[in-house]
Amino acid sequence: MQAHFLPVLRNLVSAYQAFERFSAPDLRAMGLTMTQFDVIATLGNQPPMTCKELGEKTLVTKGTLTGVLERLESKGILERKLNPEDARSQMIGLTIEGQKLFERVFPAHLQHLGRAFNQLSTGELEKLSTALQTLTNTFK
Amino acid sequence: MQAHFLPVLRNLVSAYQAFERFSAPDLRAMGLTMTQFDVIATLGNQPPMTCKELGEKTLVTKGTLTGVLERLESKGILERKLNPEDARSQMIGLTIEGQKLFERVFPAHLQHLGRAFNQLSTGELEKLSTALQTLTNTFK
DNA sequence: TGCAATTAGTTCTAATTAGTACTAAACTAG
DNA sequence: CTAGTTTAGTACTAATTAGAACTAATTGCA
Repeated sequence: MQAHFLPVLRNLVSAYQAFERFSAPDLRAMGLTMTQFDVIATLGNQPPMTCKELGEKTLVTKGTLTGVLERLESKGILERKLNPEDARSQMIGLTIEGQKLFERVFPAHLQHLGRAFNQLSTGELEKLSTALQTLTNTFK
Repeated sequence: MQAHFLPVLRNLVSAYQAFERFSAPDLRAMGLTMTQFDVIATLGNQPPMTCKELGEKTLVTKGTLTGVLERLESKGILERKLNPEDARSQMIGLTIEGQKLFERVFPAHLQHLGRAFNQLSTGELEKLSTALQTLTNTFK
């Protein structure tokens, strides 16, 4: 059997790792991990949301999220409030301090990412998006 | 600032996770993690190689590799021998048992992956490879 | 030759990760 | 209404992960 798809998988892993290696050090210099940034970026300028919703948007599973939120809460970046509509869940939102952090860190990191992506045209970006969607759907 | 590249990043993460969610359970059913499979697949049918070389081929960093190799060695799947040419390094290879595991697990998992990829044509696979390489190079 | 810089691999830490089992709350069908 | 099922989130485990500091061996250069 000739596995002609193996290069695709290898290149997928490479691309993902290249992204991490580009993104993570910039965030680390600001005291954040990629997952923490993802959570803060998702909560920024948004009304509070449940853990489930946050997990869906950040693509982080709930078991992982518990620990991530714990650490961010202990740093005073976010807070959990009771959800009056469903006592099983909580509403998670940034604190004032967390909002300030978001405003400082989000544009800065977007600019960092932009330095990589500004070499690509809009058309190329769209082609990439489509290709990645194709790949995602391949596994469904 | 309009960050037109954010969908690309989101789709990259989605594709990577979709791959993991497709691949990992099949491997777990055979008692392996993705990283362990990657190591075994890289060593299978190959002469022993150094830790460094193995790390480069599997895209696993050396600090991580130490623990992975430790666990595989303790299961009798691989063995480390002294490298007569460089006392700093070792030569890592599959044991007989590890080779048998490779022969059982590698084709099986390739077949599993093939069930996802057989819906794509050769041309599509090539387009995907190219797109992913473009993305990787974007971060260099 | 001999010292400085590099290289291979380990150790350690903090964090993420998936998955499973669990608790409590909410829903739903009879 | 109430028992069974589903849902939200936590607790726990085993593994991976990057990174930094470290040891030992090697290389290179002066």
